[in-house]
Amino acid sequence: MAGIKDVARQAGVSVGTVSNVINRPEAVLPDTRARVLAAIEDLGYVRSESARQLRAGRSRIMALLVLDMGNPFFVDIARGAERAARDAGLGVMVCNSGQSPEEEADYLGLFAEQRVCGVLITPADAGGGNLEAFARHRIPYVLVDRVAASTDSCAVSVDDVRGGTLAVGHLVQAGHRSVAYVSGPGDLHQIRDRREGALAALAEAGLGPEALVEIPSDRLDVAAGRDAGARLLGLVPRPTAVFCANDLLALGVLQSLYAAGVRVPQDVAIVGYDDIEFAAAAAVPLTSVRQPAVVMGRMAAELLLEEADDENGGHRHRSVVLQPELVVRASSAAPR
Amino acid sequence: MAGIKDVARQAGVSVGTVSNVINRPEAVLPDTRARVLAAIEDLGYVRSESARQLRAGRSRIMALLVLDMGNPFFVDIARGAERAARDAGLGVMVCNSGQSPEEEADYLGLFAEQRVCGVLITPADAGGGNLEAFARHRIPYVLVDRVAASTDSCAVSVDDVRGGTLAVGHLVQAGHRSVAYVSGPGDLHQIRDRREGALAALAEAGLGPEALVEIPSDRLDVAAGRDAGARLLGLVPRPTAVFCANDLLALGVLQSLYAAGVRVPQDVAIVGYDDIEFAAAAAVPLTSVRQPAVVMGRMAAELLLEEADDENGGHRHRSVVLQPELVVRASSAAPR
DNA sequence: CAAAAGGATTGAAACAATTCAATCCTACGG
DNA sequence: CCGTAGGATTGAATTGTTTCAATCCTTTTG
Repeated sequence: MAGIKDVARQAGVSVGTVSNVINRPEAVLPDTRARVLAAIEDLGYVRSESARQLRAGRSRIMALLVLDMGNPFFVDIARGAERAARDAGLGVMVCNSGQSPEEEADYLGLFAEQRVCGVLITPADAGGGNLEAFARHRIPYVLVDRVAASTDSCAVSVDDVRGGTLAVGHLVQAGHRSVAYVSGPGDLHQIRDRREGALAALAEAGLGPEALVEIPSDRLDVAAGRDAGARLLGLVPRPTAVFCANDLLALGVLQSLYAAGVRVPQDVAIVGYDDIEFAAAAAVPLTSVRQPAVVMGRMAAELLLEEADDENGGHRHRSVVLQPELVVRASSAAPR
Repeated sequence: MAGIKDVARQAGVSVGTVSNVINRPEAVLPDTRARVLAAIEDLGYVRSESARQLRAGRSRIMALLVLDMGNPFFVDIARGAERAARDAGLGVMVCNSGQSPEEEADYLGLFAEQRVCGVLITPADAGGGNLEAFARHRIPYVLVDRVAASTDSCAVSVDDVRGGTLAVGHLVQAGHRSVAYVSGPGDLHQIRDRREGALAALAEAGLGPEALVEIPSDRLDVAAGRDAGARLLGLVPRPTAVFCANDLLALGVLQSLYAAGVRVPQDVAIVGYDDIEFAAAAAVPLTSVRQPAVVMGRMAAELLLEEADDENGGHRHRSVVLQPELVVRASSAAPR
């Protein structure tokens, strides 16, 4: 494969001039430039990114490590990040930890070897040990969908307490007095915050914590939702509304209620979380708490770029908290 | 950041020995090795992938360029490819062309600069010009979900004609005599093949092409499906079954039928295509033609690795055609 | 005891770019 | 006609690794 030297020889100039044609075309006389460009075209020359990287000390790629690419919520985050990176002329390497701290550690190691210019991460490791170890490499990182535990990094998150309040407040206002909460892994901040918000909304209406019936679940996918739906059907008395910790769970619940002949929203109202495309696309369109996922991905990438481009230590870490928004659709309505 | 030279100095050995400790530990005396490892740990040394790449001539990353990361079908392909790559110690860079030939060209340029070890691609460029230009770089590539147009590359695809036959054959067998076909962009092979298969199934049952009522659509997402559903409702006489070119369309159709009070499957049966997770998760679980997406991703990656690892020109391009499978669920049943 | 064998280690070349001080030209002013 | 300003061009140094022929050292063999 042709290198810059071959181009230089063919065009009858030095390698420095070829480099200038590529990186600072205006600094080269037009006819020299033309000669070099012709040689490049002729030889099918493509500059080697690894050689540039080696010299520059870091790559022009940003890494994004998410919990579950099967969840459209994370796909949206990736979309936002990719757009911001693209605007800055960078590529994004999207990886999937599948909520496994070991996979996460593997990937972080890979990123360090690649001398990635920065990492966007939704941590899978509750203890934070992986990130602590990673910080040694002095590669900037930004937490996504998580509040910063320390002041070592920027973070972009969504106010989950408020989200829980919006969801359950809406149900209470519609007249529901007993709400089921289909939760998820207890060590996730999100799950706890949403519960807290839900309880706050109940308290606001003069209802105690007993009005929130928790249906625990250890995963956050549709199958777990189906399972939770079955358990909901067995409850006596049965709550008239369900708040699900995410839309995948809500879709599962909806499916098992429908299969059992329980009407939504007449018999049971459902509110989900995330507002993924498939929530609006369900047979009974789901009311959901919309998270600005694309915006979150974009802002995280922008914060990362700011930190990465910072030469003179002027960067101050910031935590951005975005606001969720309730999107009311057919799945929620007043109880019988 | 510490380099191999710093480690060598600290451990009192040469750089070659450090390299050996990392790449061929058994070729170094245990106590030398221990000394070097201690120095590595001490300095927090991480080898530079770009320097290795520069020497090796190509990177340890494989690129995957898909049409739409919003479609879980492609997410499954990515999963399969990632697994195979991981087994071979490689990373995968997943990118999204969004069906735009320009974005595709941009990404292919990026891949060439990165000296990626190979590319898995679902082409967005019907003419094939992008790939033709890319072939110059002598980087191997494998077509995914597409039959090879020439003998220049390997390909993995699914027999779409058979898939169409399975879907419509099932409907005909259940007694349907008029089937709507919600299609997609006419320049996609998949769409045409599935139609052909559908017609074959009708012919098999002694029905002419007029038994297949086409409802065209220019996109393949849920919104387009909703739209198609509305058009279906206006047809007189209304077909008793719908075959959709993919599951996103089917979900959209299901939603608009449900909203109009048309019962599925009693009034109208629906069969989708791809068998994404959300098809099984719909309120009325969708009958669908399952594509072995994960397997396809894995096989494509394996073919690519075989070609990339081939030193002595022993590689012969192959086209693998996988078989789809009908998954019958609640959404399809006999007509009234 | 000398020579050969063979394992461990070394050190320099190569990879392909970028950068920058030095050099080369040209044109202009004195 | 000489000196110089300043833009264009050059070429060597640099980046961090891998590789491999050469060297060093120890052990075995004749």
